[in-house]
Amino acid sequence: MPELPEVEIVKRGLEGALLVDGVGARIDTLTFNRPNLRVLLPVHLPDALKGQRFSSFTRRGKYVVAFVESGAGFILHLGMSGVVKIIPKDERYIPAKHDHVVFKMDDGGHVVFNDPRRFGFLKATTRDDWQFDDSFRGMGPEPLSNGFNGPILAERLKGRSGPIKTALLDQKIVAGVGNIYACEALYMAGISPKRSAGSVQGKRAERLAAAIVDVLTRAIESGGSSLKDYYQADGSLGYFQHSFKVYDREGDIVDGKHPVVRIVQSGRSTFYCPAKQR
DNA sequence: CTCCTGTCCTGCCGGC
DNA sequence: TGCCGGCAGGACAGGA
Repeated sequence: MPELPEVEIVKRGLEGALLVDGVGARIDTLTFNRPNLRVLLPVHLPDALKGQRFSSFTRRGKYVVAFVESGAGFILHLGMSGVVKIIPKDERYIPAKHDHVVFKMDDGGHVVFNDPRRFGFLKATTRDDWQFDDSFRGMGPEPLSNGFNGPILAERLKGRSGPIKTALLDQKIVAGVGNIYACEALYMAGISPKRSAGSVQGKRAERLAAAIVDVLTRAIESGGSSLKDYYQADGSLGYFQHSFKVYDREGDIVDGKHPVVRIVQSGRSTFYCPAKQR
């Protein structure tokens, strides 16, 4: 379930592997092993990237954006089950099931996008145009940027009658928060997921904004204190050990005596502690 | 505009 | 043991 922290780790892992001392690794070939993921794969992209060096990587919400020297690039969303695998030049690449997108690098290394459920997608873009892509239109503030705080969050929540949990999943409110960190942040802030979004104002909004920042920051930190920690044994990036307070802990006792409860909101599981969240 | 529901997809897990 | 139903979830479309 890649949310902002996992995607940030993927982006950092790609930087570490493909931008060594500021020099980008060169792409030999890009291969699509099927015509589509969630949307059609961009047929012209392999030609546009062939022979190019990677020049930079960035992240916006749950998206990774990559560019090569010519200015061509792509937007990648990991969907629900997407994984980026880095296979170093001295290791043999053994194709695996669901390896849909494969970069063969000039030095013999490989970068692979593997996504069993194919909820992810990859779109072509350019350095000049990427910010105007439909995927980013209306997207809310980056929670880990300086501009994010309680008043900004409160302003975005104002007038919304639906539950705060559902609002947090809306990328127009704040970018990069998904089901797990929405539950965790609400627990940390002591706010019930059922509370109407519009009623999260003032001090509550301050607490929630701070909790979002805290939960996301700590998740990124737990993703790896050094670059090698970013990788799983198979070279995959972005999934690491988490310890959640409430997510997927139905029935567990928190704070010595209060159980975690699971409810469904907008078709999604919500985990929270009614005794601690109002 | 907001809100709500259904859709996409595969792997996994519980029940019988 | 094996099969089947349900669930997981991010984004988006479409209807109220």
